Amino acid sequence: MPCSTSVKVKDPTTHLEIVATPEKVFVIRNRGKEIKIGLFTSPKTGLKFRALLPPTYPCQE
DNA sequence: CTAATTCG
DNA sequence: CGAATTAG
Repeated sequence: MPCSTSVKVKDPTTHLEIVATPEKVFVIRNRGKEIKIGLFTSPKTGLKFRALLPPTYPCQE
């Protein structure tokens, strides 16, 4: 449980908009650009997918 | 293309 | 090992 902030993302599998917490959050900084990626799981298929989180996702602690 | 990470 | 994810 790295974060407990709910994020509203769209499931590419169901095309449904869900509000959930990312199971894992990685910050990818490439060439000085940092983007946050959240790993979610589709509640229907159980398929895991990644989505872009806001640059300042409330998950410092 | 490159970065980080996880799942299949 | 490859896919996927975003940005420039």
